[in-house]
Amino acid sequence: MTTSTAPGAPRPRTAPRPAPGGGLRPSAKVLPAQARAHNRAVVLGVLFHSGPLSRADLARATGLTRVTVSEIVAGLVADDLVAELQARSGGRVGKPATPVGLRGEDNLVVAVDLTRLSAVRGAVLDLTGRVVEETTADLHGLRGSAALAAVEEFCRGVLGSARSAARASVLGVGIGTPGVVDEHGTVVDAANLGWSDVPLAQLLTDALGAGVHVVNDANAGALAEFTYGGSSPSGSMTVMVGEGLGAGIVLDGHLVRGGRMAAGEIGHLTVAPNGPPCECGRRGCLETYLSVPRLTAALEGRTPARRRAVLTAAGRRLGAALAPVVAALDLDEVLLSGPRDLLAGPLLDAARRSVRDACLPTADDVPTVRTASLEDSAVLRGAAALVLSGELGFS
Amino acid sequence: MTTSTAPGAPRPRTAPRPAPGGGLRPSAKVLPAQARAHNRAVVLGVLFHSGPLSRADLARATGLTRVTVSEIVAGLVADDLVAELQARSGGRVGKPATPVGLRGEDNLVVAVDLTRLSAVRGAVLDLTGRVVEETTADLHGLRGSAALAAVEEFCRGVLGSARSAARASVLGVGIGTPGVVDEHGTVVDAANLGWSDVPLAQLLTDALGAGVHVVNDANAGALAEFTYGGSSPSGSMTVMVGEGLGAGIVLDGHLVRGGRMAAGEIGHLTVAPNGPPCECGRRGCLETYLSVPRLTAALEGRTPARRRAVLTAAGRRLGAALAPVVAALDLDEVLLSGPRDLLAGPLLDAARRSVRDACLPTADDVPTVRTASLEDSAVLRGAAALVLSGELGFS
DNA sequence: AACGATTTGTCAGGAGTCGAAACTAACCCG
DNA sequence: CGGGTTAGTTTCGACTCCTGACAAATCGTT
Repeated sequence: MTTSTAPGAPRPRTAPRPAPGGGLRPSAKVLPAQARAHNRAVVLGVLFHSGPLSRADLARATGLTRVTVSEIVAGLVADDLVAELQARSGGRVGKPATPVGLRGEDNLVVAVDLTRLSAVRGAVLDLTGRVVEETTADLHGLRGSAALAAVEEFCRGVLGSARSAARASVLGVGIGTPGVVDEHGTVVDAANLGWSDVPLAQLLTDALGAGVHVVNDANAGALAEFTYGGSSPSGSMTVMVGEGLGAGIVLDGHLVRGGRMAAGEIGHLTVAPNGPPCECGRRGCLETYLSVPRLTAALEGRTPARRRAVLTAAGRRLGAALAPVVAALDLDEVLLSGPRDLLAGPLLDAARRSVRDACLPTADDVPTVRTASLEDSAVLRGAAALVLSGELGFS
Repeated sequence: MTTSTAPGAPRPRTAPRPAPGGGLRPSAKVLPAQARAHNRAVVLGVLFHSGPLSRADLARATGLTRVTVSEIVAGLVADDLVAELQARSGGRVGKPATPVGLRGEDNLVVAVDLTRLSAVRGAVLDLTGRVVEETTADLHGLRGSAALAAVEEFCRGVLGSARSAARASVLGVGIGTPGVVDEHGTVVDAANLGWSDVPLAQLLTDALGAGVHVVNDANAGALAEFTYGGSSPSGSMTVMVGEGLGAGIVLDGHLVRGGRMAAGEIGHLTVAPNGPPCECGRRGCLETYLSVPRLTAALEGRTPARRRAVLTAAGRRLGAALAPVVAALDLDEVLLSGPRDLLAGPLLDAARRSVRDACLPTADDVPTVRTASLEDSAVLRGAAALVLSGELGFS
């Protein structure tokens, strides 16, 4: 293929794209074309995780033959996703390999973070997770269809900016939103946005002409820590402390969704029957001890010793709630994401101690309880990671 | 194919068998032959769950064409797994359909339950989960390689009996054992058997000439409740109260294994820092409140009111430990498996109340907390279900 | 009784996908 | 300079699935 294309312009792809939603469902037929798409995704995943490799290396890594890998790579090159790099004469015998690499900086992704309506964040990221450009908008007070229209308009703007910046193409749009979101990107319920059963991904995909993928914000954080933060693929839980408290769980590289799509919703778990009243109308929810507003209020004007006691108590509450989950799922890691000045000190220490004390001791120092690697861009980068898995099929 | 074969004799299969371990790994290549095996498993799964169907019905259910389904069915008939049934003239227009059905009673599976060494149970089951024959053995006191040899000999006996009883063939052997077992059937650690890193499945597969699959006993129970007991496919946890306390978690139809293959090991979760001492050397493990020996001892000679109080307290402990797991995973169901006289009354009620009180209330009465459907054959039937998923690829 | 409509199951042909074997290209080493 | 080695491509064959067409069997209508 020698046709040239305007940068960022959408055009038909040569190779089949994976079905939206990612991997193969166990109880669904597999057609040859889907097998091809899967192998294509495997190749992309290896290139994503292990950097530039020659076709022969890819064949060894994937188990496919060099012939098949060459075909797949040709398709990826035609799609502007992959490019041949300069052959390095690597002191070995034989014909020097031609490394091919993901065009990680030429392909862009749009990510939107709806966590706080008063400061909705939109960003353009490249495939390495780097934020190329970022904007914010104030959607404070908008609800229902007005909020929907505003989100659409905001996405349209960021998407346009991404398209003009992309040297290759824009893969899609990822949105992290509070509320309950199902695997098709339908917002089942989002109180602050006034949405209920809004097929957000479908609506915006039609409106924007780009693949839109939606996920709960805490789940996005967990996905980001897994894809870009190096959290354990076999099992990790990311607890996000913000206005409220949420979490996301990744098992075997896949997000846990739950029967009602509400996995990770531990904010309103009751941890003290007669604890402080919560917005939800009940008492002693974990969120009443662990949210930025509650914590800052509890620390307001206290002595250092008192502050430490408050943080330690909150960490203990968290650890007590996490321990059964860690034990039941045999998690490798628990990550705390949020303001470091609140989380990184006594709170983390207390949570770690509570979890370790409650679980059977193991040889290694697992489970690891640590602060998250990603700063406040976790949701954005998680939404971007969702686009990668949705549009390219790897994670 | 018109060759006839002695019943139960192992012979090469016409169609590719799924790789041991079941479903497709996300980050592995897919060959055409594997796609075929997958579609074959899908057809088998539909026949298993939805009873006899015509080829045309199978095509509609799976999304494959009638042509492809016919080919797959022909292979399954050649493998004695499926048979054509009598055509029922079903009052509809068109050529009457020929229903084909799983030969569920002609194909057998061997299952072994190593939970209690003093009463090792072996059984022959058909594919519907019915126990055709059962034997026990006393392997009390055997450890290490002696235990291994004894288990092999016991399996050999049951397998021989199954082979002579099978009208079609014996699919394989499933073993449920205490201890930590990885997904390849290697027993990483089993204290009472003195095993550590014993590749039990591999060793017995070679020794017996039949596919052997091994799983932790509590996980087998969870698998049985899912496959034969009708527990929710989207997310359920089965807690098994026996000599100790264990659990298994099924999410999206798949067993959760965990980073160190120890998922479900909640027996030694500390629920009371200064609780009663446990065999593990620590104090206040959940198992010290919830195991058959501890419970019976605590109930010994008590008044009915006192008994109820003990059971309620144990249920509360359990509920408090389960609630975070239920919330974090958004589980649909929690099942309690074990002696009904201990579990079914105040203990279950208290556990249910604790879980419901601690979790955000939902419209439906989820999560369901109930006793398990299967009686003491849960481990055996779970081991059998493991053989189904391992040898036939569906679950 | 005959005919069309409908449904089932199969046959024939074609498009995809992957692997094995052979080949060319390019490099190192002796 | 030639042999050995590695990378990438070409060719061919096997396998899987689908589309379109067909025969078989039944119901309903004429």
